[in-house]
Amino acid sequence: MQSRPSRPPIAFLLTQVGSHAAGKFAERLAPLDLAPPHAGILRAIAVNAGMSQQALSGYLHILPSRLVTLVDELQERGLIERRDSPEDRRVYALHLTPKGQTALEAIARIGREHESAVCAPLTDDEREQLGALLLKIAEAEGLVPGVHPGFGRMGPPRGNPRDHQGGASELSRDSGKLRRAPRRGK
Amino acid sequence: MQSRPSRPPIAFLLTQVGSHAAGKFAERLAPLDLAPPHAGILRAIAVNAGMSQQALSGYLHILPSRLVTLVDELQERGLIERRDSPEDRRVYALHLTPKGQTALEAIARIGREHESAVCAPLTDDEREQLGALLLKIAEAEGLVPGVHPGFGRMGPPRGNPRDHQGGASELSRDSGKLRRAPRRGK
DNA sequence: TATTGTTATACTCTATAACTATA
DNA sequence: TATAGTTATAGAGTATAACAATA
Repeated sequence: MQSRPSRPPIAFLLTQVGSHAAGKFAERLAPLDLAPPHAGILRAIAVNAGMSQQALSGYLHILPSRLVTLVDELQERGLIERRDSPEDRRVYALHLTPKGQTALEAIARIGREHESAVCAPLTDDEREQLGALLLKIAEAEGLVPGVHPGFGRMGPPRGNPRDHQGGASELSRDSGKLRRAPRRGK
Repeated sequence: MQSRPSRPPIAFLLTQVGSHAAGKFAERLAPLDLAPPHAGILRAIAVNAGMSQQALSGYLHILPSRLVTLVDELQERGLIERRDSPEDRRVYALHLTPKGQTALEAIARIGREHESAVCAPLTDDEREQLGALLLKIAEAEGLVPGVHPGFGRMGPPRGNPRDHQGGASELSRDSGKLRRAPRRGK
């Protein structure tokens, strides 16, 4: 009796498709041995070289305590550097290394592939429409263009925790001289 | 120099807006003292009364071990019942209680409010367009209409864990006779 | 005293294995 | 032997407090 076929609510479709897209992006990023938060950090540092961990924490909405681990991991891979800040000896100035630049380019390529895959079922006109509509909602909700709320959420498939045995490029703490002073806690 | 204003990639907007919508839904659900997975379970049981926990687990993509806790919580609140299955004494037949029916209606109301809020910046025509475009992507990705991938993700604001002290309606295990046999582990 | 980076701690969700009762 | 529900356990993310060095 209803001429238009019933469709799930838009809010539900947004949650479902958005969650799926996030998961797929994490999958596509996994071959680089990076998770979405890593990619977000690299990008933020590239745009704003020398920013502090505090600034990064506020910008990406990642807690400082979690950022320490993520920055450690990126530094262990040689993708970023913690440089001493000349003005304030408390803060680190975060910078991309050349290797980090290369990684960022790989991430950008994966981002384009991801975009193509997600938009595959749409025509060019439809992509234009969808982009405009999503942007309208994002702006109404006060979302900042380059940041999502809750970066670490929507877990990436970092492989099964149980599979970590002879792993080749696994992350291990305490590999080399990271950070300035040991600052050994009590 | 570019006539069209540049816009973030659609895949990114989807992730951002979808994550935000999920978080808002969890917020709107919080006054009922329910999280999104609880709502999904109630709805699934309403549609398919008497289904087993295994079936529910497969349908909602929640691990059986996690389902035990969620079903416990709903049963403690008197929203659902575990009835003995006459055919197979291993399985529980899950049913809504009258109180569960009432809760489901409250959830539906909240769902409508949520839909209105998310779609607020759009005209009726735009809502129609957006719904059709999202459905197109969802179908292309093989997403099942009523289920999202990763139900428990995108954390709800269940209140700060630290605030659990004199809480009124907090969940406590072992309150009443749940389940069939004690099945005391070794 | 306040701030930056850090460690410690607790809770939640995810994921797997193992176990009991039943088929 | 296989299956339903459950428990135990490990890992990762979220969140807060507290700490040392520095401002």
